[in-house]
Amino acid sequence: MKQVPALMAERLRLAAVPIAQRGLDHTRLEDLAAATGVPRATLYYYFAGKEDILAFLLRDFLTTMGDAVAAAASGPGLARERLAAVIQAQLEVMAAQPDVCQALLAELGRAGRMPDIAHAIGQAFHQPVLDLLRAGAKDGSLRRLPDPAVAARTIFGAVVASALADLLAVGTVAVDQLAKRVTDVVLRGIQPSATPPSHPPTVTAARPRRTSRPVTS
Amino acid sequence: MKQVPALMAERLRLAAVPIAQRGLDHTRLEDLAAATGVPRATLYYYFAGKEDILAFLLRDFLTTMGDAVAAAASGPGLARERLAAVIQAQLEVMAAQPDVCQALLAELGRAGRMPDIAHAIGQAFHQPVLDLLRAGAKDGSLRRLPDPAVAARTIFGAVVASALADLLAVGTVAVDQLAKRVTDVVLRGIQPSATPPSHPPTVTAARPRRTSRPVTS
Amino acid sequence: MKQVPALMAERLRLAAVPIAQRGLDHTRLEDLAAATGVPRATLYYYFAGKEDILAFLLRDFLTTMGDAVAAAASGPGLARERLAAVIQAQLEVMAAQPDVCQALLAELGRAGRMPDIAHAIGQAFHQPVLDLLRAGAKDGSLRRLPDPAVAARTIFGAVVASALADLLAVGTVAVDQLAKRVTDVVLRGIQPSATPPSHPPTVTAARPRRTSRPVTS
Amino acid sequence: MKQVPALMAERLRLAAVPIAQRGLDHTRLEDLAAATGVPRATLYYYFAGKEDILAFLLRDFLTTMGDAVAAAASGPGLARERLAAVIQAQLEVMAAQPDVCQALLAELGRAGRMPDIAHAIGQAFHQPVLDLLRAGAKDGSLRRLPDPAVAARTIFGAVVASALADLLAVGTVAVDQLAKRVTDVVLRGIQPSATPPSHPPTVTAARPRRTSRPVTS
DNA sequence: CATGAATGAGCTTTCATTCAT
DNA sequence: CATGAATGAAAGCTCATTCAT
Repeated sequence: MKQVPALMAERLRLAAVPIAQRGLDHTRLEDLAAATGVPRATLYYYFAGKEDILAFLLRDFLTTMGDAVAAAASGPGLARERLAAVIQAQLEVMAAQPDVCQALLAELGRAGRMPDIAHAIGQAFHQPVLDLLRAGAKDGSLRRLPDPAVAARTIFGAVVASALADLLAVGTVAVDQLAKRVTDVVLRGIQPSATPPSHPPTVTAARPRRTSRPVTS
Repeated sequence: MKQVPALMAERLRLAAVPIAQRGLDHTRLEDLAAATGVPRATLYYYFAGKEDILAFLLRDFLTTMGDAVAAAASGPGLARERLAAVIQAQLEVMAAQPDVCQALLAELGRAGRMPDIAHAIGQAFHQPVLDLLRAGAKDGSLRRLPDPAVAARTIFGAVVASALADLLAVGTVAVDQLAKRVTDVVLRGIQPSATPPSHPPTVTAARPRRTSRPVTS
Repeated sequence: MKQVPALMAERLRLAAVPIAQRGLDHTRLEDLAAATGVPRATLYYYFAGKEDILAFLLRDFLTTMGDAVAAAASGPGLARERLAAVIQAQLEVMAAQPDVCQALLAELGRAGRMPDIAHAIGQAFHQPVLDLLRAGAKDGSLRRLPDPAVAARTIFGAVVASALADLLAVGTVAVDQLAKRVTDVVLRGIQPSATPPSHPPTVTAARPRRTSRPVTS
Repeated sequence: MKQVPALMAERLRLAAVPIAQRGLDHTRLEDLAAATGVPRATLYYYFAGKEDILAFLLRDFLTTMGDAVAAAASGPGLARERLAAVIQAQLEVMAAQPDVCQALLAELGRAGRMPDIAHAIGQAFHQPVLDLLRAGAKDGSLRRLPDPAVAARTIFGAVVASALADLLAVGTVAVDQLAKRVTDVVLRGIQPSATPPSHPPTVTAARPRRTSRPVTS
């Protein structure tokens, strides 16, 4: 891939629109040419093909994301506060580049197969959260989790699903409000923290859980 | 779409394998024919094309999922307990049909564009959780959330991301353990409880879990 | 081809409609099944395939035509009068079975490649006219032509083109009027018979004929 | 349809051969590629498909035909003479491009469904003849017909059937002789003149004919 | 450096036809 | 005798990619 001129790099971001809408496979190079205004053959001059163009977009996006997240993660404050900042940062970047963001999610499978992209996803989403979970366990601002990796993925899923739902439904992400609410759920969970349930948990423990229809005896 | 014979319906489930691996667009109908043992032309006799076959698989999967989730949601117990059961049920179905599950996630964008599938996803994932969140607010087993819809999506993302990560990494889902941990994060959040609930956090773990039909003694 | 039951033979005539409209190649056997109400597989029980069905229709049509024409040709009167009767008969049969007639013309090329059909066309259209042209030369009711075969084809073309034009434009053939006018043209030609042109033909004879671009010398 | 390069346009004429022989439907695009030496994909680069290629050929043919006929029709002389020239011109063009001509006739039904082609057929065959029939009625060189349109169609059928018969039988058209005989039948009809015209029946043969613009000396 | 023109490779889809019942 | 179910075979068309200018 040749060094992409700045002007073209700018235009290229428009390529995310058709990819986000139809998926890369249903986007012909002609569509990318039309969306960006760059002739097909010229795109080939700079890129190896469709996938290379997508990779370029994702790399750009993930770099931005990674930087923003790293800044948030390395800021001042307790791990818990920094985690909240990280979530906010993630939502901000997604809101800023909704098309590329959707393209990334639409092509998550493919992205996972591109080593550098997969690595960048880890750097932008998982690793910083995982680090903060551990830091939080240390500084006491977060509780000690049995499996922080699971929690990190959980948080990833929570943030991404929330943002994606907004993007698909409204087309934009109300960053601040969403960040507040997602963070709230992630940090506090959804059960009441102060007031214990009125009846003892052993009541429920007595009742077997069922996935299938209970048999009346 | 003609009524699909039972034997063929069974074989068809094998079609999820190549779709999960390569994505629908990189799966030729020939691949599905090879995977299922059903001749290409016969597949066309019953289905309109690749996408129709995928739709059949997803419909089947989501029906199973919807039933299991509905059973869990309408079971006895507090909303919080039923929510835990729902999450467990979701993970169980995903674990039982890992290929179709991956195919669904790989083609989530496309699935969203198929109205009946999109609706089935809502019925299997979002709606039951949303209902339980509201029920929990009523019965006091869950806290009153400012935006239950956001929380529902958050939970959806958390569950799915966790399961998917396991599927991609290990190829299987350790249902019970994962359910325990995801539920733990979802319910309690990740910050230390200022006032820990009066019953032990291991409460869900304390309750016996079953993957198979409970035996009434 | 098995002996076709009378009821089916009757229904089969409906098969001419789609063939006339779209041509045999663009008519699927399914279309013929739909048009006739006879199941696909049953058509195969009686016929070897599409082309065999067309052949059946054409044979039926040409037999009718041949009989009607033979009757007209062998009637009483001068050859000229019988020729007029033949033209009338041809137009009548075409008008009676417009769909098969159009199907025949739409598939004239193919029909020519089926020996028995080609022969039947000759028997229904060319031969009787040719015979009458000769008879007319003998009985003096028609003039002696240098090449009766050319005249016969000319008449064939004239009759068929007229009828087809009506069929395509109006959907029906106004037999009597059309017969009168076509016969009039065929018999009398289009030049005035009594009054010679006012200027001598030798005026034009002075101009050389050219097939290629004239060379200016 | 992109602008077709001259060299390719030339080669394309060879595509008429398989179409004339087997009909368009039984001609695969591969056959056209083989006949013309132009790769399949290149044909698709310039044309929308088989039918578009046929349309191109027919348009070309009918333009040539239309020009030749227009030249003959607008030449000097009486309407009758010009009509003879038109028939001669039509036969000449058919003789010059026998394959395209046969293709046109083999696909007359389809051609009728293509608006521009249908119009071009009218311009090349019907309209000029109709105009001349009317002009002849005026200048007295042709008789006043009750329905000139029928006569025009009759002449169309006569000319085309004659030419086609020759093409199918011999593969070529003996233009001059055929023109003489068809014109003879068309002008004089086939019955003996009650009052023969004052000039000899061979008048058309005696008069030189022209297909191209006469040179004024 | 940029691009219009040209093409190789392959997949989806259609349908005539067969056969067991 | 009649037919619903199943399939082999074939072909149209698209598109990523190359290259000469």
